[in-house]
Amino acid sequence: MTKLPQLKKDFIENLSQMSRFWGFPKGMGAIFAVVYLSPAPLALDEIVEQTGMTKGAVSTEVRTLARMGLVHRSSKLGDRKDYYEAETDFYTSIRSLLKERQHSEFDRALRGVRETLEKLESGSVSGNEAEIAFMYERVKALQDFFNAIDSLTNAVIKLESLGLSNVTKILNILK
Amino acid sequence: MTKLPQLKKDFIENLSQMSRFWGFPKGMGAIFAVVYLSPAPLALDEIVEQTGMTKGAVSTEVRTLARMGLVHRSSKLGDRKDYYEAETDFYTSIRSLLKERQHSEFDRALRGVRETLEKLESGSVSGNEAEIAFMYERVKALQDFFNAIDSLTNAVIKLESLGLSNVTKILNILK
DNA sequence: TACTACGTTTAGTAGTTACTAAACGTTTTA
DNA sequence: TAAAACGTTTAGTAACTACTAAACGTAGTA
Repeated sequence: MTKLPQLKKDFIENLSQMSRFWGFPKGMGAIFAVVYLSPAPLALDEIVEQTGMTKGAVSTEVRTLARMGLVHRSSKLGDRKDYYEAETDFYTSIRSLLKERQHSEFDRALRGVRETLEKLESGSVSGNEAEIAFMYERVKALQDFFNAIDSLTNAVIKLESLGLSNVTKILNILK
Repeated sequence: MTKLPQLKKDFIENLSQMSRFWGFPKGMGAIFAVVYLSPAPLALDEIVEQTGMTKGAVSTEVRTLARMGLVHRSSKLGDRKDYYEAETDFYTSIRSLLKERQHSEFDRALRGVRETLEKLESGSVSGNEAEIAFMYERVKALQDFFNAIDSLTNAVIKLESLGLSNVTKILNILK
């Protein structure tokens, strides 16, 4: 006979590990887990209590969670506290995460690759002809790949109304 | 008029940043870039020379690249050196990466969630009825989401022959 | 006014990670 | 046999990251 509080702790631990796996701080996973398991919106101090983290840490982590669209901040009238509740439509979260990616370091690097390609095909590069041709070929292939990925993610972003389960069904048909 | 060697350096720098963005060491990106831009298979020392890293670092990083299927190790008869060349079919690489994921810490955590759910629905948890019901609902929703993701990745893995560009076309039709 | 209840910011810290330098083991060559 | 040419492993390091503790700012309350 497992006790409910223990089960919650296990679950929080699980999401912490997942968080770390995705490259996020494990504290983020813990915070999300706590908020996600709460029926009512939680105040900062309640999160502090349930995670065992300090106010400062929760304050900063919860903000990035909000920026990612995984939790939402709200407030009650005549109550100075901030309250947080979890986004339950994960598909919505995914979309906001993908959108955020657009403005990241990744796309900066991607633009760099594009510029490299442009220089190569504009003939403004000095060096052995064959070497230039080869590099062009390779960089072009890489960019085609990135563009494909980009189309995919953009398609997912635009699917708005379509649930993930539907996408799954479609892909199952493809097999 | 840009010089070819400079352009290569820029490209290497770009892939390094991307590598870091995906949570891999930037050295990994640099190594892949060097190998990818080489028309002929490269020996370890040549990679060392072009990346500026030490032998030890390249030795270990290149091995994980090989494990991920992004580079391939080969050797010439009567030559003691190992040679490395880049995988150019990125779709193949993606599949091997997704396969590797299966055995990771992530799936361990996922199993944990599954167990939590099983305990909740088997009635072997002591505590407030309503709270248990609520937690079950939430954990169930999360797992449904994970299962959807899983189906998607498995679908991608099984697509074997189908190129990424084709998948893109299909998703474009969906819009 | 001082006091309390908040959330934020800052300074410092423990732990981690990606690397370097160098020793090492093994196989080929002289 | 010694020496050279490889790739690997290990010990140590510099930089980074996720955190804690505590000071801080601000707005409401007595």
